[in-house]
Amino acid sequence: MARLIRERRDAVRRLGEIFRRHGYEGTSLALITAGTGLGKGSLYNFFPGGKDEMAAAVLDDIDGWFAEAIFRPLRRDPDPVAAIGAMLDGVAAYFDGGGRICLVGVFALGEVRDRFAARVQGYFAEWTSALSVALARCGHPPDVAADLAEDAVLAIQGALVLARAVDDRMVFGRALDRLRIRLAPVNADCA
Amino acid sequence: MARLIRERRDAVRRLGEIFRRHGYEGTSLALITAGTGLGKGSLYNFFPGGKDEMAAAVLDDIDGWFAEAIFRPLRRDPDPVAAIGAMLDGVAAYFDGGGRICLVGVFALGEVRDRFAARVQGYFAEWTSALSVALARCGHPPDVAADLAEDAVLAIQGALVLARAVDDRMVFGRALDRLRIRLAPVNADCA
DNA sequence: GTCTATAGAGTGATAGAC
DNA sequence: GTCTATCACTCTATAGAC
Repeated sequence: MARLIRERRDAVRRLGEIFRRHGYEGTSLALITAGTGLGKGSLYNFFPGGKDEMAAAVLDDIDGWFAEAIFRPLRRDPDPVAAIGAMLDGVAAYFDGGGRICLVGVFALGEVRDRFAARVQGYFAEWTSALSVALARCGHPPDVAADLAEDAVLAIQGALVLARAVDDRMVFGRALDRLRIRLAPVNADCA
Repeated sequence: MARLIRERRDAVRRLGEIFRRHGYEGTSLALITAGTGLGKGSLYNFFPGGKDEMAAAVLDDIDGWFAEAIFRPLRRDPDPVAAIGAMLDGVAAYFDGGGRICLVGVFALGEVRDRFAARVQGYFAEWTSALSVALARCGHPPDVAADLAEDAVLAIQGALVLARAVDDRMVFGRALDRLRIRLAPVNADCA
């Protein structure tokens, strides 16, 4: 049982990388069996709903990771400045310094967005909202915090697009550097 | 002959919307024949290289439009402030206020980026470079101009991703509003 | 008549579901 | 592995311009 849960989770992680690289439409079952080492039988045992359920599981896995590692500290960490810094570091690591794109962003741009609308929207809404809370706790007025948060989330997505387009990870690094300045607390005595 | 050229251009425009909506992998020939009204015979007469050549023609068409309507004024307009304003207005119109995504960005995130690497990279490099020139002509030091330009191009792409993800065009509008402020000239007596 | 543009059935390969 | 549907693409017959 525990083995099955672990195997399924491993499969979801591998599936994530395959979907990330090939997109939803471009991910074939042949690619999946090759990339996961799982036969079609196992695949349909883990994911009776087929490709659709696999993609949903991947989105849930990603959202779970972000919720725990990024969103929760932004909302709850007693030190919001540290949480924002940790967000930028965590994002840099997660996206491999610009060498790894955002699967949720890829899905957002595709037709599949509609199929996974709630998950895609939830991921970005949660991110923006959690960051906005942290910024407000740093002393920014609520409307400024919301604007800054939206700007930051969108800059990260855009940086991933541009970095991949021109094949230069430094584009992403520079974008994060700018965010480090832009998201700096407005007052030094911030909790 | 003129009729053929016009028909081909019309076909390219329609193809662009299909690729934009469905992505490269998701665009089937069935979709193309339905969306263009052209049979496979005509399609393979216009584009002997098949889907690949169709996508290349679409990218060239987009790049041509941007080069003429956006990049050239940024580099050559005697009034760079006006050119930057026109860029933001032109972009707002082109992307339908956030309701239409960037095909080149979609391609950049997909596997097809490698197949069209030169075109994808050229589009973004040209955009960033042309905007950087205009900003420098507005009085920004060259390194600041380059940084601002990269930030703006990336923000537009990110805004398109986020606006579509949360299904809210106002995200895009707000991003453009921020850019209008951020790209403002550093001195009022700017040419 | 010639010739080019076209429609659309037909090709083998491969898709996802089971 | 087996299934049917669909994939990108080819090819042939023909419609229409000259």
